[in-house]
Amino acid sequence: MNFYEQVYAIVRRIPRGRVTNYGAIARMLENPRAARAVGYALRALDDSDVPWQRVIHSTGEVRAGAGQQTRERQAALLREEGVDVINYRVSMKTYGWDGLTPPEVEAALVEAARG
DNA sequence: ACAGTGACAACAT
DNA sequence: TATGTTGCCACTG
Repeated sequence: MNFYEQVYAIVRRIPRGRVTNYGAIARMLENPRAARAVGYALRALDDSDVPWQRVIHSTGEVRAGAGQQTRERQAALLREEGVDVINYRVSMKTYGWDGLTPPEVEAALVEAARG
């Protein structure tokens, strides 16, 4: 199981209507400095069931837009699930996700590896 | 093996 | 608040 797959396993656990950031995912994977790699992993997604739109900047800003995806698209997807996006910014205080506990992370990875 | 790259983040102006 | 700089790391050719 490579790093990308681990990232996807975590992202799939982000609840609908909530958001988190690249660095937080890197920390959950015990690789706190790999925030850029997390972004790279999401960029590599094609079409899948990974809710990539729920991953934004630590500042609460929506900046994604590689390839076919645009930040307009990301903002639209977030609004569809109830996240209030204003001027490409989201209130982390209101919509921020607490993240998974270490045991939950482990369970997510195990399930993904099995799946 | 090695250098280039990018959907980041923290810090300094 | 807004740029600019620097450190990072996994992946790719």
